[in-house]
Amino acid sequence: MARTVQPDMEKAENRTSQGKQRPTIRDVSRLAGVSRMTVSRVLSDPDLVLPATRERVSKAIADLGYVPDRAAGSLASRRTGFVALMLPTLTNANFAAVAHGLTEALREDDYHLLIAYTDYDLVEEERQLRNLLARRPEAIVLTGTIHRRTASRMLLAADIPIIEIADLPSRPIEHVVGFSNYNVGRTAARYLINRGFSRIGALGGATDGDVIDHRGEERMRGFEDELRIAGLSTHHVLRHGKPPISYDHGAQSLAVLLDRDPDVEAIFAVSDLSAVGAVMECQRRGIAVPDDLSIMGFGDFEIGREINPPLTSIHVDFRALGQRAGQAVRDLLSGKETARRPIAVDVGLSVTERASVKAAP
Amino acid sequence: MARTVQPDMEKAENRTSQGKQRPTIRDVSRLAGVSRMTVSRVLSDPDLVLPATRERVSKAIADLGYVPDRAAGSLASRRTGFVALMLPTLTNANFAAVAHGLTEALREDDYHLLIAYTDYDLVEEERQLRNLLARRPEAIVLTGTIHRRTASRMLLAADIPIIEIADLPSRPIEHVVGFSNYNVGRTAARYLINRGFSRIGALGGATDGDVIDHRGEERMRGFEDELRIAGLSTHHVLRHGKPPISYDHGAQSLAVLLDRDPDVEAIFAVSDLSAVGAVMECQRRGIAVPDDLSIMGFGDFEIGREINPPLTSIHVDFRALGQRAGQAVRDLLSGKETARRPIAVDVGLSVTERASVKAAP
DNA sequence: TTGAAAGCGCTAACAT
DNA sequence: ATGTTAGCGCTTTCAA
Repeated sequence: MARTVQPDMEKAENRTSQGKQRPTIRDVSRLAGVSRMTVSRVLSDPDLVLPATRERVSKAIADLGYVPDRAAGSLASRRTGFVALMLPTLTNANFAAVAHGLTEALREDDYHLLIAYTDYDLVEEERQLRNLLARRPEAIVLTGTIHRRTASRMLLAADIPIIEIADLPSRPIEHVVGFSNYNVGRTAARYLINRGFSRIGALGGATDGDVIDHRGEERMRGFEDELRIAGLSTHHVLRHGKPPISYDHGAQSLAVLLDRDPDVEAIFAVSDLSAVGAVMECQRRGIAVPDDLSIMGFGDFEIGREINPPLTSIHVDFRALGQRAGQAVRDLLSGKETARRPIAVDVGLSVTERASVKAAP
Repeated sequence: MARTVQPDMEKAENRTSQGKQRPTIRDVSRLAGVSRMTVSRVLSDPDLVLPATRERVSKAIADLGYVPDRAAGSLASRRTGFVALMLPTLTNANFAAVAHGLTEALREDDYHLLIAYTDYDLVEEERQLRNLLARRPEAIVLTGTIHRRTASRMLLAADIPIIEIADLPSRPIEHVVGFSNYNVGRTAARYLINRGFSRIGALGGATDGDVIDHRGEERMRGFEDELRIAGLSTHHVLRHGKPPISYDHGAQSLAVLLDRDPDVEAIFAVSDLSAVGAVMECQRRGIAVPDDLSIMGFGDFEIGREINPPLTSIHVDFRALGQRAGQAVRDLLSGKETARRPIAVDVGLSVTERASVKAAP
């Protein structure tokens, strides 16, 4: 009788996983007395397998404590289940909220978020991007503009959906879910102008070499433009300290501004953190907010609601933004996106009026 | 002449990557006129390759915009370069700081952090863990205790270094880098007792089904124990609201506590966020801090330094904690850890005295 | 210093 | 409903 080829339906005498090695699909198939494909099906599409067989396989999986190796699966299926997310920092409640929302939206489809953050550093951004792409994400979500030419090229070459968030660039790379930081600035300026102020200032960050807060700068630009349009001086607009902007930025830059222009009536800070810091500094200096000085911020951070007086702020729902972005990713990857054209979602923004700004006397 | 087997040194007539497909190592090897192995070496250990060859290969890589596929590499080398991190939430500055520190420490060795968060949910924790393990991380870093039996078994079966952080359990699974939440509670209580208070309260979270803040509860336990040891009543210790604990927790639970026990003199909140919320609530109610009520927190969050009065808090350096954990991971994975015994690092804690607590009258 | 063979653990595509 | 074949894109190991 002719020697038959060893069939794929695993026989016990085949090389057995021994010792501490983690069980493979092969071990499971052997124990259950089926082929590897059947095991694979039980895992990915159980309905394709007869209940009885399914049971046996499931038992084998449980008994062995088998956990599939996604790296191998990715290689074979050409689907990694990764979605990449690039942020300037995670140490910012709003970016963390974006990550949170994204994760929630992606959980159901078993996508895994690969998070990278650049600390606002352009060189780091490029390094991170390369690392990310080596993991073959199926889509990439990123904040605002990619700055370096090489980074842009790498992104495009990856040939996966690119979703920009937390900014609405004039010339998006592809898909966008976000809001216009430029309009944030203009809206803030308009709001203060409408309250009757004329000596209006702003607190923003300065650029320091490769460290740059692009979105914050957009807000500053919008703010200045709106002042100019209204025929007001941009003299009280201050760029001070390097990103990331936090509480002490507000305290310190307010000090600088007051030193320079004690007559300023109202201030917009590029971030609520900075605005809160400014309010606290006012408390210390005996400057009444809003009676002596009106202050508003951006981001509508939780802390802004808690301080006294509560902070007027430009509100953007970042968690929702993350979820919308996640939805976009899912649509794109499932092919549900009927139209082939780019997604563009503006989640908008609104002024949340609280007590830190009043009308000019 | 006998037909020779097609050599591995890629010939042009071999199946060519066409169209939009991403270039593989094969394309690079072909363009550079070397074997795939040589390309691989240029990438992983350039010194093994002759400078001239190296140049040619590098040029080919650049020209094609080749980015290696780590999934394939992982499969072959059995090293994924992933380190898993499990957190309750990312929307907490201290956990974000841990992630930040870890990333920094791991960057140099090109490890990639796989972050998962459970939202304090035990069922989600298990799901997340399974997902994580399918990516074959080389080590796993997690906060505090794993609660479900299945989760524990999965972890152990993974047979990779396990580093617990942000708590020092009495019976660690393996390695620990952290501090004792129980001691945080005891230290806080002792601090207030030493200031001469006797009607001492605490603000913590309640457990709600599968949603539990284990570490916070440890702090509460320590706090109560220390009160008891001092012969004081634990009557003012309040568990209220479910995790995650934030600002409004402090405002609300303070209201509840004051309603119940208006005579409370000093309060410890399980989190600075809660403590800050409580201070703000006091401002609103016209309760002077610390003259009418002393308040201290835990975590030494940035915001605590900014409010008026600045918040006394138990300080733990979470970013450093993350970095130490990262260092531990690197040592473990590089085999640099000479001893085979578990790593146990206590990063300690300290009371940061500011103005929100005074001595009892 | 470089190359060839073998295979990592899975799944797509095609049988049966 | 289940099995077989043939890789996915790399690296390990050994040979030259």
